[in-house]
Amino acid sequence: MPTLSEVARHAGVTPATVSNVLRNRGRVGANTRQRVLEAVEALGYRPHLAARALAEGRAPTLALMVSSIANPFYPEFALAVERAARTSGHFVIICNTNEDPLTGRAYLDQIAGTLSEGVLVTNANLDFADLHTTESRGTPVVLCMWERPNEPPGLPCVAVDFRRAGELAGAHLLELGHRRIGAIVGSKASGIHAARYEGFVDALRAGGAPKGRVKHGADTIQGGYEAARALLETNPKLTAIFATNDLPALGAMHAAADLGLNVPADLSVIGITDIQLARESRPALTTVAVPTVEVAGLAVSLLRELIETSYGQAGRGAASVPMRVASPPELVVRASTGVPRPR
Amino acid sequence: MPTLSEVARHAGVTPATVSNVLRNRGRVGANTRQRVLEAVEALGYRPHLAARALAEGRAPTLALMVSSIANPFYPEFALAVERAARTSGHFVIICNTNEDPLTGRAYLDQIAGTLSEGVLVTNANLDFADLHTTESRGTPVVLCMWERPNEPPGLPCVAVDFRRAGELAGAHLLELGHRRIGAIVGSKASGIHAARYEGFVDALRAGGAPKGRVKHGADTIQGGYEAARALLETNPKLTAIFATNDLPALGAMHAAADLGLNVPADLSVIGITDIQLARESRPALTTVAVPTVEVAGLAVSLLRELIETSYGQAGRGAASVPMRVASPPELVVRASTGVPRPR
DNA sequence: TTGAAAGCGCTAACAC
DNA sequence: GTGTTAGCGCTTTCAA
Repeated sequence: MPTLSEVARHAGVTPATVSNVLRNRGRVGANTRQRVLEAVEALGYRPHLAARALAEGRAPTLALMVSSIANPFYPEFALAVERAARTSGHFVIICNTNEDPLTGRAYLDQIAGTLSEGVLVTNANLDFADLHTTESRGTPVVLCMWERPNEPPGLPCVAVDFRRAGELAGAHLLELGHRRIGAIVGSKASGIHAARYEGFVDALRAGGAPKGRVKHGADTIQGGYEAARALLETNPKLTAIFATNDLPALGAMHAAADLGLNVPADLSVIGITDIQLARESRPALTTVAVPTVEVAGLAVSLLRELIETSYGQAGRGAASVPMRVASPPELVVRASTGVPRPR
Repeated sequence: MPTLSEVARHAGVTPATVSNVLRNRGRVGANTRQRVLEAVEALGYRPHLAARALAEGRAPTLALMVSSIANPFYPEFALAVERAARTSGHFVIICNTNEDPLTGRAYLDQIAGTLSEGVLVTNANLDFADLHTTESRGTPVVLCMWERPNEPPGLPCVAVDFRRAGELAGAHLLELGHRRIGAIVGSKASGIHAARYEGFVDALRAGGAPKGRVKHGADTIQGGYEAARALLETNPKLTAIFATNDLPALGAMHAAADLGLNVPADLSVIGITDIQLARESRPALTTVAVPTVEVAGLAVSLLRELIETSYGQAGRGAASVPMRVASPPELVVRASTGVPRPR
């Protein structure tokens, strides 16, 4: 691969000049520029990103921490992140923590600040202390899906009002006439779906409906399947199930099918997020849509700002921790919810 | 962030020595090593990957080109690739070409050789000429899912006998007693599923069954849905549908549902690949499993070898292009196929 | 408008 | 065993 100096020699100028025309820095004569461009073309020169990174003291990539790219929400989000990142010339490195905080820390230790100049974090089950450490070492961190706009996490973030999402789901079910509603709370340990559930419970209370049964489970189709079976076997009179995420909601639909229940005639099911599969399931899943693409965009642009302002570096002191709030979630009615029919 | 020299100063040695203990190169005295390690610990030193890359003349990442990470097969594959890559200390950068060869080329131009020292290519709709170009510039390229082991692509690759996969699918349907079988060929343009279809047709011929109707479509659930509807509306007597990929097969099941057909009683459906969703659909999808994880492992290790031997660099001349063949596909019978019942 | 020179943080000969 | 010395390819003052 040809280097900058080779291009310079070829064009009869110095490396500095070539650099200048390539970055549009400094003033360069029109025909010098022309000659340089020709040399670049002739040699098929491409800048060495690692060298540039070193010289500039910055890196061309962003790290995206996810628990597992195999959870279909993340690819969708990652795609949106990548699109946004490309607009500032960043590549994105996807880091699968696999739900393991140690793996997460290992990633942070290795790439933050040396290969990536910023870190985007989804619900990757990371240790907050580790995130603060990387931040204090000068690499900005942005939390991408903070669930409580009213309770800032102490780290820059993009928040979505997930309480509201739960509320909308509950209200929708109530409005259809459901009174006996079961709930499936995904991602048990992390408590990360608590806000969604709270919103749901509030809606029920506001509607004067009984609180209903809850079952915790894994944030997967299988987890939702198991939770729903348990729920339905002990509470056969349930007419609806609310899940804190689409994946478990999809699992609940499978459970219904296996129990000979028709969705939505015998059982209504609603989720949160509106991942692509929600549209593609049979029946199509009613859900509360979260503005994924918007969140990705906000997160990337916030991160970019923090990078430009060397947030963290210059001991931010009392400066407040920035938070962006994405548009509120919206109910998307599809075919998995309907008026209850008594059983 | 502390640098190597700072660590050296702190430990009272020279940078070279620190480098030596960190890389386990050269001979270092036991207590010198000890002091260095302490200094590393005390300062929280972490090597600067970009600097190291520049000095070593190699990069710590591998690029994985995919058409779109939103197609659920790729996340699964990407995860396997990442796992394999981590064992050699590589990070992976996922490059979504979005089916656009130009985007693909832009990625290759930018990162191949400067940020990534090797490129893994799935069916990303890339221009082979571009791939050869990056190879000739010294960055090895490996095709990950070559479909015809008997017809090498002229680029290093991992091959899977997809003809065989189609054959197994066809044979399974025949064995169940189906005679009127429709076929859905995904990814129309690229012709990338041709081998699968050929195998399927061969199986039908061998079984003395009529060739059946074919419909081409997009390699998505929606594409399969549309193709299946078209197929079933014009050929209501079909008792089975073979799709060249799981996603369209899933779509075919949805079409059946919408047409009031029970799967598998009225219509059997079979796909190829065995993505996670195949296990998670209702009914669970019968499919021909491709050894995804094995392929990822083979691809990464082949790529690693090519990197070590500077394949391409040293004008390989007549040296043969390496190919690894993964284990043959295997039939996985689930609930979407059964004995036909006359309609 | 262009060139000379220093340096980003690290590695790798080679010498001591 | 450990230090010295040169770079890796690029950017960026600062002079000319």
